[in-house]
Amino acid sequence: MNLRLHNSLSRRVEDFVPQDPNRVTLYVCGPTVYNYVHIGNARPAVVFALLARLLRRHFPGVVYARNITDVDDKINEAARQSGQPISGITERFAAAYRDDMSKLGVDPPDVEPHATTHIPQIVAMCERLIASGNAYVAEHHVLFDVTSYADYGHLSGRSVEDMIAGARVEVAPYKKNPADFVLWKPSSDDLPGWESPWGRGRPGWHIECSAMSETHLGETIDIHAGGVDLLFPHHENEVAQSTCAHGGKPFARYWLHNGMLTLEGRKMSKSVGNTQVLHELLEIFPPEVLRFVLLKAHYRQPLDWSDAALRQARATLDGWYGVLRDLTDVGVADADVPTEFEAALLDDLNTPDAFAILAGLADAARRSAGTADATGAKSRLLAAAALIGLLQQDAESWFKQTSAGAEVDAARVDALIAERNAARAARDFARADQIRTELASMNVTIEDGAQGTRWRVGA
RNA sequence: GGCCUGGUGGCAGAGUGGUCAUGCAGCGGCCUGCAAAGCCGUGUACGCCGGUUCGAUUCCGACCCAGGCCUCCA
Repeated sequence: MNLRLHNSLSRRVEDFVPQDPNRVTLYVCGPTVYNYVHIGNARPAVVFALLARLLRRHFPGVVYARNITDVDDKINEAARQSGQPISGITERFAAAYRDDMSKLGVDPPDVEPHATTHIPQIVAMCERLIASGNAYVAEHHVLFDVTSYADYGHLSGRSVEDMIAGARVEVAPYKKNPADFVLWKPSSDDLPGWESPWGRGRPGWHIECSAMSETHLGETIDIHAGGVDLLFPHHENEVAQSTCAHGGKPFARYWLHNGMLTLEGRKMSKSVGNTQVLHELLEIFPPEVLRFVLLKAHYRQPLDWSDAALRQARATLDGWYGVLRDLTDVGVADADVPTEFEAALLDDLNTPDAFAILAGLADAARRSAGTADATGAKSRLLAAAALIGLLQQDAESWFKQTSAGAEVDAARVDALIAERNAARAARDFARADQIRTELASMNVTIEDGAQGTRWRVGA
């Protein structure tokens, strides 16, 4: 076991050494639940759940937390526009998120803290930061004073001077410093709010993660992960808050950041409006195809979402499931995940390399047909694929999957195939080809094999 | 403008100081009534210019280009 991870703090790949091998802590920034998430939001969930899975193979007590942000101005806006209560919005989309993630094969976290159930901890952290001189109260706001923390900007590689000089946003008059950020802000009566020493209000975004992380994982956690777009200001601010609230103890020892998903080369984001909603994609594509595309590129690289990528993923999975279909009658035994395969994943989650090894395992399994090693080869392929969350479906049914609105009448397909085989037996190939064309028009492709004719959905 | 990534064969995408990534697509062949699937074979890839080196896609420097962050964002 030799896990190596790219640490954003050092900007290099480091050996992962937990502070306590019996309790490895991982925190991943989860969604703000005001709408369905897009496929880009799924990348960190998929990637870092895989990391949690790898960690669990080597450490007995992994605690993996992924939060739900359920208090936010966007949620308030969504509630106002839809006329629904705020809790209705957050509960509905939190449930949708869990459902979408489940379909993608994302293991649920051990802890899924909600911001609204951690208000006392958030208020307490604000009070500590005020007491320590790192935060101040102004017009019912609590603000973090970035000049009070010498290392502010260290994680994201910025200097406070540059941030002050480069402030492009209108600065609120109550701020001492343009770069100061809100820990707590006042709520009007029509907005969610909780009583606090500074009046009725609600937390700022950054403090939520600090408080939830502290509550469930402790003051210094092993790994904190999220999208690279959160590096600044979100993660920088978390570091500042948590470090100052904990008397200078480090907040997170390893910072992992996934690259952005792009669409036609541009970052996919709700504000740009170029999103592909995961919930809708799941109705069109097998979830495994989406998962394949998400893991196909290294997690730190940008990943361009495209029809071509989806087609290629589908074609590759067809090939691998084809191997398994040909080995349907071969048994499966307990098999260790091939060392080489896991080694690729342990090397900073090198999923592209892991996929190359998987292709080799699939090839070996295909060649093993009819040999004494067929069971072993098939089992090794399945064990490796299981670790990465692929190839666990029944192979035959994989080829019969249909998307919503494009169902195939299996009974009719079988009848046409029987008719065609009768025509072939009578050497009436014109009729046979006519039937094949008809099947093709139903989006069905047939294959004549030694064991008879089989069919699949698709071209 | 500041900070950070990255530029690899038709496409996607790892990696390495000196033999092979891998997948998809393409091409030729075998098989097939014909296809499909499968099998066999098949490609002078590493942005540009310098430098270091016996040797650089890989290290160093400059340049060009693309993307991300600097405001909510996974």
